[in-house]
Amino acid sequence: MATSCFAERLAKHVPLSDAEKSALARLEENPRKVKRGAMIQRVNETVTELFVLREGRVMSFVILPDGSRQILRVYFPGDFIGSASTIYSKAPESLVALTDVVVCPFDKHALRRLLEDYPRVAALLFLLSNAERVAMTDRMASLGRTSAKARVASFLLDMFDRLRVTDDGVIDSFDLKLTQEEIGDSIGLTSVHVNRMIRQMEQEGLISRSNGRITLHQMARLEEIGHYINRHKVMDLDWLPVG
Amino acid sequence: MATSCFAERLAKHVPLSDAEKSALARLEENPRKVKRGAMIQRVNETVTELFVLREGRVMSFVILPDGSRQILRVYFPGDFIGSASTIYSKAPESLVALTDVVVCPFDKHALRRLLEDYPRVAALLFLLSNAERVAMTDRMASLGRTSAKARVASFLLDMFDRLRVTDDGVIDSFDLKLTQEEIGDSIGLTSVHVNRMIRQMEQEGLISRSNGRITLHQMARLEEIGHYINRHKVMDLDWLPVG
DNA sequence: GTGGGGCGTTTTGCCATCGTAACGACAATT
DNA sequence: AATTGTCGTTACGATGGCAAAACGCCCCAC
Repeated sequence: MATSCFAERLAKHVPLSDAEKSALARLEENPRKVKRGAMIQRVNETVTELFVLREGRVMSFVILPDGSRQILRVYFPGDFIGSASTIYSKAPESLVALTDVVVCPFDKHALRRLLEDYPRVAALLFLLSNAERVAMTDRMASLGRTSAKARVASFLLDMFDRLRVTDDGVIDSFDLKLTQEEIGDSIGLTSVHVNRMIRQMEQEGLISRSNGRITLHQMARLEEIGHYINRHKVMDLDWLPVG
Repeated sequence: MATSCFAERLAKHVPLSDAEKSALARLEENPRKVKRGAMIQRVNETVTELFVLREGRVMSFVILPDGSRQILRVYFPGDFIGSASTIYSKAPESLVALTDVVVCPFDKHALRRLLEDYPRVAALLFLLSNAERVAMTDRMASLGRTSAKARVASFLLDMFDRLRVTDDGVIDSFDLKLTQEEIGDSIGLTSVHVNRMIRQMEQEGLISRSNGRITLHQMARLEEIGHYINRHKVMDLDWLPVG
């Protein structure tokens, strides 16, 4: 039996029973490889699947009628993707692989049956979706009420802290795998202005760059500039049912 | 036994069994009245409760270090509020009553036990939290990539459509109960610019106003200007376990 | 090795959008 | 009559968008 990437993900938060683990593993019959740049889900197309991302990076986004793009979320290994298909039969957002990727798709009805049988898994998913909700409110405050520089700073810190959850190799530098245009589309700026801000922050010694890797030098200062809060540090899982 | 406002809310989406209804009702021992302007929850304070809003309107918001405010969400009767307290023991956002209000608080652990015993209720809550997530991605696209006028238009339409879900008296006009400053703090604009846009839209015959009530005249045109999608119309609840 | 072609980054000048500050009108409270 | 809250209006200026071009880099073909 192949290991379940969903089980691995959930086990990062809370220990799972063997029954839970094997039930999770049964969901995943065909991990799927996707090439960099390929579309995993297209907005408005019928969807019945959700995914867990095993390897690589994925983004979700929408294109507005004027052609501009808003990137909604960048996903990292272990993330749970596409849960909107439980309530909308047409995808509200597109999914594209930012790198070569391995995703584990499940059918939405198989997920439902799992949640019926394993209430602790259901509770954990409910918790994580609340954490995602708070992450999105943080982004909203950033988009609505902070300057371009603050948005870049908090975006970099967010990516950094989320990478660190699963990737222990990340200390103070990381490979973003995003173009400046993609950064701009994430935080509501043009690529030109992203570039201005990044160079400015580099000149000020806040960050540095070499061949695609970004190094954060003054975390505390960056957090201040970006009005950034690291929510991962303060999560509290004792709401969950006892194992 | 008092009726449960939570049960009423959920029953709007799907029929509930008597067992489910009475379990929901047991959660609510003390509906609480709150005066207009009073704080229901303060950011960073310890919280162990969630709420369903029975009467009136509530907003959630954060204040940034420079004093500016981002309003995250306006809640209407029937909405489920403050679920972040399941995962963060300190509130990530403040809640304030916009009008005189009646809220039904539950303890977060009582909610957990309910979800364990009633998987269908758990599934329904999971669904609704996914719908909320999509609503927030729509707002993010609006904040990040649309003009001031588009934001005002989509904000008005969103408020309108959400009011209509529960309030059958709403046809084409409604009472927003928000100052222009509050509108601005919701959509990332200053009150001055909100005022500019509203007066412009009034001149163009898109909306009209009289003593606090707003009337929407050209819905289709407003949807186009705001790049607005009414997600309520396309929800699909057949993912839920059979009753 | 040389000459593209594609892709992302860097840079510039111009200017629209939107924020800031400040004040008056008006209604509702007290 | 004084106070408070909201809306309306203006002048001014900063932030950040837009368009366009050059630059650097990598890969590939010849």
